Amino acid sequence: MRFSTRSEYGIRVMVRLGRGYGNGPIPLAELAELEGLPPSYLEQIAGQLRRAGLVTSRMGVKGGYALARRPASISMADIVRNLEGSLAPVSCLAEGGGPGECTHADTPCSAHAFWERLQGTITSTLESVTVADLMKEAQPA
Amino acid sequence: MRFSTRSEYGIRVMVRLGRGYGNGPIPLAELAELEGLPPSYLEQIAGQLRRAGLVTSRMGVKGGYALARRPASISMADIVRNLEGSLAPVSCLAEGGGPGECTHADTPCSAHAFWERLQGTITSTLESVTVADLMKEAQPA
DNA sequence: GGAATGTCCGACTACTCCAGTCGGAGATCC
DNA sequence: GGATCTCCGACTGGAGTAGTCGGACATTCC
Repeated sequence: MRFSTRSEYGIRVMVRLGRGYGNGPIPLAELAELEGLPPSYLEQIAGQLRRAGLVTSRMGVKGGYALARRPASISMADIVRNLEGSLAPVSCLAEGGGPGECTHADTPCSAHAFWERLQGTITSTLESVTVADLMKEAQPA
Repeated sequence: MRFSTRSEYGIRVMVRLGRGYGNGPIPLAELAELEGLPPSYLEQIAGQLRRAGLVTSRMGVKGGYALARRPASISMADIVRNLEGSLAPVSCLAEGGGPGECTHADTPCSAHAFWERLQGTITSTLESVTVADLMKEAQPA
C-alpha cells in the first residue's frame, strides 16, 4: 500500500505556499528548487491542484502559484483526494467491484465492512490535519 | 492509494478458514470456488500466508489449508503486513527515502510527521480487527 | 512592440509492479 | 500405484507511475 508521489510532493508544495501566503505568487521553478523536486513533474501536480480550486495561478513575468484559501481551511483530505483520484483502499469499495461476491449488493464479501471502516479512519485522519498544522511543525532552523 | 488484491483476497481466505477452524484442512480449489477467485493466484497468496506462520498446510489427498491459530488471535495487521510487504504509505517513511530533504535526518520534509501519524492510525485500525470479528459480520444467509 | 518570464497543455517514454497463468515436482492417502 | 493436493519458480500481459519535452499563450517591464 502506497500513496503516489503526487500526494507526497503535492502536500510539500502546499505547505511551501502556505508559508508565503499573502506575499504574492511563487513561481514553479522556485518551489521545485526549495523542495528539491523535478520542476516539470511538479508542473503537472500544480495543474491538478489549480483545477481542484486549491491553488490560484498567475501567468507571465510576476506569475506563479498561491494558495486559493487560508492555510487553516485546507485539509490533507482536500489535497490527497484530488491528487490520488480516490481514497478507496480496495477494488470492492471502488465502483465496479472486483471478482467474487462483492458485486452482489446483498451479499458483500466478508471483508467489506472492514475496508469501509479502514477507509473511514484514513479519511478522518486526512480531514483532521490542515496545511496550517504542517506549517507549524518542521519549521526549518 | 490502493491495497493490492493480495491483501483483499488474503483476508477473505482467512475468514473462510476461520469458519472451518477445527474441522481439518480445506483444499485450495474449494476456497477459490467459494470466494470466486482464481485458484492459481490464490496458491501464491496461500504460500505467503503459510511462510508467515498464519496458516498451516497438509499435502496430499486429504490435504489443504487451515488457520495456524485461533481466529481471535489473528489480526488484519498480521495478514496485511505480510501480504503487502510494508505499511509505509510514502517513500519518505520507507527505507532509502525519496527526493528532497527527507534524506537528511535532521530536517525531514514538512509532511514527515503527518505521514507518520497516518501510518499510525492505519496500523492501529488493522490491529484492532481480528479474523474472528469478520466471521461474525457478513454471515451468509 | 518586443523580449523576458512565467504558466498551460498534450503527448511521449521508460520502467516497475501487479494480477494471473502454467508446468512440473513432491507429499499423502487409499 | 493412482488420485489428490500442495509447492515452487518462471513467465506474461497490461496498467499505472514518475518524469520529460516541445510548444503555445499570458503578462510585465522597458
